[in-house]
Amino acid sequence: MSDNGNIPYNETDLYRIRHSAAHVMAEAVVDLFPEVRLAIGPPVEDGFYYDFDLGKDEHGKPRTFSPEDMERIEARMQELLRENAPFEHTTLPVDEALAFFAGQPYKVELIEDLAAGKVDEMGNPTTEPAAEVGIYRQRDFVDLCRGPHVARTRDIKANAVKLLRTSGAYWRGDEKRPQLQRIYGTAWHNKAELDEYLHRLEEAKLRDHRRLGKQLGLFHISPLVGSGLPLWLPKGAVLRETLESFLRQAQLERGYLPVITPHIGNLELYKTSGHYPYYKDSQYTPIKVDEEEFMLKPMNCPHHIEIYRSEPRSYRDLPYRLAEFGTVYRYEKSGELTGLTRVRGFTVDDSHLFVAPEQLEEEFIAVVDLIQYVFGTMGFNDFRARLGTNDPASDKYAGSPEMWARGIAAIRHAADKLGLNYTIEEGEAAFYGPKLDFIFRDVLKREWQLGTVQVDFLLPERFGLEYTGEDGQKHRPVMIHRAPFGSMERFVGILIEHFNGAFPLWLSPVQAAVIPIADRHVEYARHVAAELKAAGVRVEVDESSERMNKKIREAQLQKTPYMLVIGDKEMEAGAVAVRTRDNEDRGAMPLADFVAQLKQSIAARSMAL
RNA sequence: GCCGACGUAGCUCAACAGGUAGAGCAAUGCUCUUGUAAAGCAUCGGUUAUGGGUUCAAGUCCCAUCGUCGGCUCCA
Repeated sequence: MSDNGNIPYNETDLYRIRHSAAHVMAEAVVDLFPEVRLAIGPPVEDGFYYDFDLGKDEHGKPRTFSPEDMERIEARMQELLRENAPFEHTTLPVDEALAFFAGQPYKVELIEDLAAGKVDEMGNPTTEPAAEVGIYRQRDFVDLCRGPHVARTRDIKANAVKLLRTSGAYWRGDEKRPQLQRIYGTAWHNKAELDEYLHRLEEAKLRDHRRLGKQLGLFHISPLVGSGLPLWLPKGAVLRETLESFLRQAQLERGYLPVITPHIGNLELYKTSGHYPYYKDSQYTPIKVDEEEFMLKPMNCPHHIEIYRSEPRSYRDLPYRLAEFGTVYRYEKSGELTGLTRVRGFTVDDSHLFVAPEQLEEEFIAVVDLIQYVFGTMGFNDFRARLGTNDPASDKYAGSPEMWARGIAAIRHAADKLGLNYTIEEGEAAFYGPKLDFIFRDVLKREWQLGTVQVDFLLPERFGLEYTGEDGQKHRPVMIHRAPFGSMERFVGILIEHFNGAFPLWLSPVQAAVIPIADRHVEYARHVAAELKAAGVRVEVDESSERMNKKIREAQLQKTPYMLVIGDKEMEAGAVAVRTRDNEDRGAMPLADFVAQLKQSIAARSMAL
């Protein structure tokens, strides 16, 4: 969050406050743990952290901060903030800085890197070797730092700062290097802002899809089945299938051809595709069947490619668009699994388009158009695009530089033609080609990567794909990989949080709850339900012997869009008394009118009730 | 996988500094037949994640395993 949308975060007051708070926290830690070694302590979104190395304990294991330590650190930090010392900025020549930080190996490494001009303190590459380095001091605490900081410690309001949590964090983010102790904190202009932030965290917790998924009966994760392998409950399955049939229909209208492929494939397939070496760490051990090895598929593309290859193709067949809700399995480390958003088996709304080179731009644009249509229908208006390119220094990417250049140029050209705003991020590509990702910001302003479109010249080459052109010659097609939802699991998880479980009418697992007031109204209530069902509405009758108030409460908690209360008056008039989950009592209306109206809203995929 | 916290009935939580598990909701049964967010009574429900250990005694202490949560790394 920035003070002002027009100012980059790192130029804001908040950035200085947080950066300075990180220093004061480190000062408190040094006070209480004089032997500590300091790593880095930057501001981050909504707060700051600092990484520390506390050395080893008597068992040779890294020492860590206990919850009690945290309290002491926070208390000491508060004192230091109130003591109002100035932050003094100086610079030191590299050799003097090295001598000064001699007992601090992490600082020494940073200074050496700065001097060598390899990377800056944040690990970003710089070109200029530094002759001197920045130093900030408050009281006796001196830190290597580029700044900027606030003028005095009292510019940070002690009651607007809070330490949040500790965690292990690898030095320089490299799991092969030592694991440091990170303390996260948050800091704001004043107490009111801090409270608002803490409140926001509570809100986010309340709309956590894991919590709502349980409350609304959408999915369940059983340790016996396996972590990261969600079970879709009836209501979750209805929601997911509604999304799937929506996209299926949209794809049929756009000339996509549905296909279905198996969940495992011969290891040779992935060796040919090149997935095997690139995905080795995230794949399951192959299954031995007779003399052959099979893998749970980590991706659908090779299977679709084999469909393309199943017969000779002509330019008349292109673009050849294969689509499948294909379930893939990837090994994720146990610590990174989360509800529906990070799982080990998930279904991609996958499609592979085989196109002639001259069709690439047009098809790419059509795909982006489809993604925008899908997002628009969901009511997702706040999203941005990101062009992910390869990092030439990394060995994570296959193919020639020319291929990458062609792919990137094609995406840029198409995106420019569409007038799309996008950022370019190096190292965000797929191994086989550059991609354009659509990143959605939800109501809590959190960003999620959803749809993706990728241009691929590599796999057509690996598999020797070809088609006969108008000229009678063989030509090589280009592939577009795309998925508007990304994965059904993650998408539904995001949907749950974005809508706080109150899905748009067309997606609601139960669209209307019929609530008879007394037993004598049950029969008519069933008739109402039957009429709605006949009109394609998902409806439930609450026949329990509870009070009407209780039934309304239940439907309300389930976030059912419409509640239809049935009493003597309604029964007599052939009507329903309509109440919405927004607590709006619309009074009685003829059943036929309501059915017609509801049917229309569902068909229109309307956001409003 | 790594660091930390945690794991008590279907759910949310309780049980002083070890003394032998308790509440609300849910479920089930009965009574009430109800007009826009929780009717009343009763019943059922736990070898306190699992496996070891310390102790006269373990939900409480120790170890291991599994899982969850927050991070790190990675990612749709």
